[in-house]
Amino acid sequence: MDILAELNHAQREAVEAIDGPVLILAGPGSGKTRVITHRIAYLIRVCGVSPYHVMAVTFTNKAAREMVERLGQLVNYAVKDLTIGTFHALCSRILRREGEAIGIDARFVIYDAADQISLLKHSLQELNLDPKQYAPVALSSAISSAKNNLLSPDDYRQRGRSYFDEIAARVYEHYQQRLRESGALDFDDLLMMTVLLFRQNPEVLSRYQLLYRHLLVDEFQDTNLVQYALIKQIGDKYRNICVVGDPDQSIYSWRFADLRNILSFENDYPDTKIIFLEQNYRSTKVILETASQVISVSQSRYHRGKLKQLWTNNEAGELVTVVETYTEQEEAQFVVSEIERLVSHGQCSLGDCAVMYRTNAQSRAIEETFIRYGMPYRLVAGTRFYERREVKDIIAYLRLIQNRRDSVSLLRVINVPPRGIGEQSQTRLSVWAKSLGMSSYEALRLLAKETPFSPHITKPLAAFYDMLEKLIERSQELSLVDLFDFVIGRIDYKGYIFNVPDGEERWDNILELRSVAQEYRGLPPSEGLTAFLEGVALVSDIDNMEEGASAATLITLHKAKGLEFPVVFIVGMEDGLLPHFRSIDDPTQMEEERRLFYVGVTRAKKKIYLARAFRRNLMGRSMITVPSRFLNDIPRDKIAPMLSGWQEEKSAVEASLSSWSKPSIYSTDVRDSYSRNRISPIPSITLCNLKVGDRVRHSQFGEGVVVSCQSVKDDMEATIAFDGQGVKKLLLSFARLEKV
DNA sequence: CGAAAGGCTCTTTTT
DNA sequence: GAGCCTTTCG
Repeated sequence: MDILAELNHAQREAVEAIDGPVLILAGPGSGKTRVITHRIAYLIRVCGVSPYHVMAVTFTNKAAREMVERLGQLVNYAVKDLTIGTFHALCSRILRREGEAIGIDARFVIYDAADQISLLKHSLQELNLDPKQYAPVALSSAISSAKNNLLSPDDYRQRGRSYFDEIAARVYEHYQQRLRESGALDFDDLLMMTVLLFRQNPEVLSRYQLLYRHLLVDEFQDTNLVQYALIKQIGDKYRNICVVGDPDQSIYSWRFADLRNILSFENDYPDTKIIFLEQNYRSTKVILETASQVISVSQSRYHRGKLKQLWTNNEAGELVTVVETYTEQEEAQFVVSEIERLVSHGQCSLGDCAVMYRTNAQSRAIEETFIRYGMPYRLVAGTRFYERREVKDIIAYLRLIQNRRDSVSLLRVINVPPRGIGEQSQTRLSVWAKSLGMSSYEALRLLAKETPFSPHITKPLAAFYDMLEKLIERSQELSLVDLFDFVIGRIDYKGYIFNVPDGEERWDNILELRSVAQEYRGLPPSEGLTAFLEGVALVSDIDNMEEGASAATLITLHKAKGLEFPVVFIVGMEDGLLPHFRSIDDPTQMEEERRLFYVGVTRAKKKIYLARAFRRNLMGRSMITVPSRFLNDIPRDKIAPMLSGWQEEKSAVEASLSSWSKPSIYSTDVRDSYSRNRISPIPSITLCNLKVGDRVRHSQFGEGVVVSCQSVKDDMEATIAFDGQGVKKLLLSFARLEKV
């Protein structure tokens, strides 16, 4: 198979330019992933480069996995010798191996955002600072920004401009000390420490420079300063660095991503070859032109005097559908019934459809409606699996086994399940430990010999210590799953969790976690534990998204980056949501909101819907909304006249279009001003002869018994207890129910 | 000590 | 409307 075949001119150029620095500016759907994979295949198969010498950095684990998969088809077995992963995963791997040089124990644990906040709160307490005055999240953001700019606490203090900065520097210093004592690194540390490691140990750096002679960086527009520093360190010797990105899709400035990295790259490597990928293979002309119009309003998009101009040979396609509904429930209903219409007309499958929104909170109304109508969906995140309390509890035990010094985990589980170690005991323990200048865990160990407290305090503490030591001892010989079971059994987590609300569901999550642990069964005890903890620390929701599921996808605009769907609904097209109100008075942030919208529109291949609700519940309060200003930038001739059945009068659409500059918030009569695009009830199609006690079958939920039936508006709602699936409420006109 | 209840504050986006 | 924190009571 010819690697260069089926590539267009620009793509081919990008694949063949293997010597020296290359900057690829790739518009959405321009075959970026194809270029990266083919480039790697070209390096290996045509240029004879050893796969060991190639490192590719992606934004998510999912992207890495996909790349591995595609490369597997191009280079076969050689794929296993390639280094492909996220910045965080790659850094973690390097630090496990080399961290000792800068005093990092190979058994370090990784703290996520929640662990970070928890540790910060303890820091505040020890520094006698009021968390109300100095919000932990604000401090965490300040510290994160410092780390992402490679600033030590001292550097940070010197640059500080305000009293808050002074405090933040103090907290940063203390927090960092606590991390070190705990043998823990936070997400930002993974990157920063690797850069510091290389800085302070040229001989280590040199080894990695020799190893990774060809670097590829995906989503370069979303890299931050540390990440760039790292690339530059490793790539500086051979200078075979290929970065791929699209400034128009830069949506992570709040994570300190810095578009200036693109300029720095060109400055640092003046011989950079710049390649534009401008042909779009993904979307229809209508979608692409809509997107181009939306982004064209954005400032400073020229690159060295050239403006990236996307074009496509694809068909014109269907016009954009813009819909206003009365409430967010109706908005969701519109989405569901429209998907139902498309699917039943054979225009697309359920899995082809995606619903995208600005904030996670918006998913609820949508989800409820999907459930109500019995339409299968998959939600990408919400509360992340690994952020669930019960999951974190068990992970904390396992982390403690891996690394006794992990103070956040210790504090998390010291009284979970309750074992008589209340707040009083905990405070006493930590005060005592501090007075001895040791960690809480060391103090626990000492407790057997010295007993500074009364027995009713000492006893449970000592028992807890003994139990942990027992767990650690067993961890040497048990496989991961056996260890998992041993821990659960030893603390009787099942008994505990079944006595808290939603106990059964929580227990299911534990079993789910157990099945993740099972994936590591091939590894020896301690290795399995480390790999498992590493895995759970660095996965994201998007990584677990199943491909080709027969369900609609519900996803935030941010997470949708890099994905594509034939049919896309963007909901919540309102000022305050998109653009988000926190961005509205800052022009720079507004640009980013616009790019976020652009990312959403360019996910669509065939058809895009933009929906908004006239009234929306925000923070528990019902608000009248203002149409998103971004709607004004959509070319009028690309907007479809309303769908029949969803439209009361065509002129209302015109009215709504022209009224976008005049926010309807000033209307005196809410109901009256809401006249456009009212949704009609979903037509009743199927059976209404259903009785309580009937057995029915549903395509998704299997068989069940009708528990109750009631009429809702023009429809019937049945409550059905499905065998092993729980009780669901379904609308009969919608759910495909069969009588058994 | 711990369970339960009431009060508070936010809600952007995530490796 | 939810999660987190504090207070209160047994």
